[in-house]
Amino acid sequence: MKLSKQLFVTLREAPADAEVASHALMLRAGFLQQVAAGIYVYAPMLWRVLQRIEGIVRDEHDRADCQEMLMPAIQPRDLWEESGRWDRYVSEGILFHFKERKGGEVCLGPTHEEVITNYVKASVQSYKQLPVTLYQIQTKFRDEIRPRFGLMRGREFIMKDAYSFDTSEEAMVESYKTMRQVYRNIFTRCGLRFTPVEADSGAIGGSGSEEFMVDADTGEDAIAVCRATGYAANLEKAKSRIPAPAACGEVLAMHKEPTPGATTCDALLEMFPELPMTRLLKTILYHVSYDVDTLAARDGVEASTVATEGVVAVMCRGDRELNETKLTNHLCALKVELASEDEVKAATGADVGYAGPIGLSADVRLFADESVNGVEGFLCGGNETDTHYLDVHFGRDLDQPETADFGTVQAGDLVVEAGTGDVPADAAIEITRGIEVGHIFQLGTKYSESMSASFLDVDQKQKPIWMGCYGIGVSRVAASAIEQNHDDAGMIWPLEIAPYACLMVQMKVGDEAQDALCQKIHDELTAAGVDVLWDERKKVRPGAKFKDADLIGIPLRIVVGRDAADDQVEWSPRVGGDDAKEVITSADAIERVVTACRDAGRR
RNA sequence: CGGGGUGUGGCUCAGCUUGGUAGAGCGCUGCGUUCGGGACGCAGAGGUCGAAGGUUCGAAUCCUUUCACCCCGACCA
Repeated sequence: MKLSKQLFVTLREAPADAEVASHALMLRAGFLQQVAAGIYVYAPMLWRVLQRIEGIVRDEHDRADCQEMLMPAIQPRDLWEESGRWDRYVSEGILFHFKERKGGEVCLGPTHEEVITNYVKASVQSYKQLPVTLYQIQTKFRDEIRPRFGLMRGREFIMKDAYSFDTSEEAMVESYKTMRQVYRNIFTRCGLRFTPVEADSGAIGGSGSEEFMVDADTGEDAIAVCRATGYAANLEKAKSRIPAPAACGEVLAMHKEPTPGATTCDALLEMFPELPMTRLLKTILYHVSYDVDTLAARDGVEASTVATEGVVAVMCRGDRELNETKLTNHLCALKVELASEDEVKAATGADVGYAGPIGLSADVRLFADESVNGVEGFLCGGNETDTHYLDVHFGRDLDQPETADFGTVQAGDLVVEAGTGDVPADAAIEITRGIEVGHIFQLGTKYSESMSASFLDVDQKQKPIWMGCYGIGVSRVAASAIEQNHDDAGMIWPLEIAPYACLMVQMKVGDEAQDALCQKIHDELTAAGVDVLWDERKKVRPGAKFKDADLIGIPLRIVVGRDAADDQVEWSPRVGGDDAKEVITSADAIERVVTACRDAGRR
C-alpha cells in the first residue's frame, strides 16, 4: 500500500485535552477524531488495528467452537422489563433510550443478555442442542457518567460479547473455563501483559466472575495482587486478613467526652494521643436505593412491602476503609451514596462528623465491617455535635450490629491464607492498577429464569438453561496496547495487531534505483502475504518521514536510501534505536519480515 | 449530580484586565533553493472570536443567559 494514496495526517502537537498516552498519540497520529464526549471516528489506520484485534478474537472463538452472529443495536423496552433490568439501567443513567414513532420505548444496546436469551429461548428445545456458545462483535452504547481518556471509556465502543448455554451448573463451569482460556490466548496474541482477577459481577449479575486487567498505571481499576500466592482480585472484591486491633488495656466505663471540631479520625487522634487508630470506630451514613425485586426475592417477602430508599449506618475501624461495592451487594442495593448533610443531621441529631452507633434514629439500620471484631474500649461518635463516646464495649454498652465484610483491602495486608499450608506467613498484598479489557461471568439461570428460557432434559423435565457471558472491549484493547507500548516518539504496536506489519521508508522518491528496489520489495512482501506500507510521499523530507514512522509505530521497518543501487537497505525496527539498525540486502530484509510475521502468527 | 477550568483558521496558543473592528508558530497552496531525523526564502488561501441576547457610536474584550468540551470528586462523618 502506497502511503501517498492514503488520507494520512499527523500533528506535531497533541490536542490539548488528551490526558493519557494512548489518547494523545492516537490524536497526533490521526487514528482518532472526537465527535462528541466519548464518541469517536475510527480513522483508517485505527480501523486496521481494530480489525486485526477482531481477527484474533474471531480466530480464538472459532477454534473453541463458538459461533459468530449479529444482534440488533436497538432493543425494545419489553425485553428489558422481562429481565427486570430496565429500571436499574435507567436509574443509573447509562442507558440511551428513546420513544419510537408509535409510542413504544427502545434503547441502544449496552449489552445483549436479553436479546440472546430471547433468541436461544426460541431456538433451543432440547438438551441435545446444548452446549452452545454464540458471540458477536458490535458497537455498544452506554451513556457513561464520565467518559474519558479517548477509547478507554467511550459512550460508544466496539465490544465482543459471547454467551454460553449449558444444561447444568457443572457444564456451565466447563464452558466458563474454556472461555477463560480463550481470553488468555486472545490477550497474549494481542501482545498485552495482563492479569486475570476475581471480580464483582455488578449489574450483570450471576455468581463467579473474573476480569482481565491490562497492567497499566493509567488504568481506572485498582487491583490487589499477591506475588507469593498468585492471588489477584479487583479491589472492589478483594479480601485480606485484617490486622488485629490494639489491645484495650484497662477497662473503663463508657463516658462522653467533648470533642469540639473533631470530625475526622486524625483530629480525634490528636485529641487522644494515647488511643491507637484501631480503637477508633467511625460510623458512616449512606443513602441506599434498594433493588426492590431482588431484595424481596431474597427475603421471601412481597415486593410492595420493601422500601425503595433508606439510610444505613456502617461502622468501620479507623485504620480501614469501607468498600461501597461490597456494601451495595450485601444490601441488595441499586446504589449507595454518602448520605447528605440533612440526612446525617436527621439520623444523628448532630452535625456531620459525630455519627455513632448509640442513639441513632430508629429508622437507620446499623451494620459493621468485620474490622470491628475484637475491638474493645473504642471511641465512636456521640450523635451530638462536638461529642464522642470513649471506652465503649460491644456486648456491654451496646449489641454488636450485624457484621460482614464491607472493608477495602490495603497495601501490605496479608492474604487470607497466609501461614496456612504452603503459603508463607508474610504473603502480603500489593495494590496495582489495570485496564479492564475483558470480563467473564457465570450467570447461572438469572436470565433464563426471568425470561423463561428452558430446555427439555433427558429426564423429561423442563429446566432453565445455565448461562455464561463473556465480554471484550475491542476498542479498549487497542488503547491498552498503546498504554503499554509507547515511548516519547510515539506508538509501538505489537506485531500481531499493528496496522501494517512493515513500513518501508523510501528516502528519495524518483531515484531510479530506489524506485525499482522499493517496488521489488513491495511486490515480494505482498506476494508473501505481508501487508507493507510504502512511504513514497514525494514532497516529504526524510526527517519528517522518520518522525511519522516513529509516531505510528509500525514495528518492522525497512529504509531504502542511498545504497539502493547495491541492493542494500537499512533494517530499522521501531524499537532498539541505532543499536538495532543494520545494513543488509533486500532479500535478507524480506526474509526477516516474513519470518517475523510467521513467528508472531500474523496472518 | 456537585466542584473547577477552557472555548479565537486544521493543531498549539497570544490578544480580553484598560472596548476602536483579529494575530503568532505549526500545518495547508504556489514558486525557488534544499533533501538520512519535523529545512529556508518569497508570495498566498483560510477565522460567524462556541451560541443567543444586552450595554455602547463601536464588543473577541463589559453584562446576562445558554451550549459544548476537559479535569477533579463521587472516600468526608
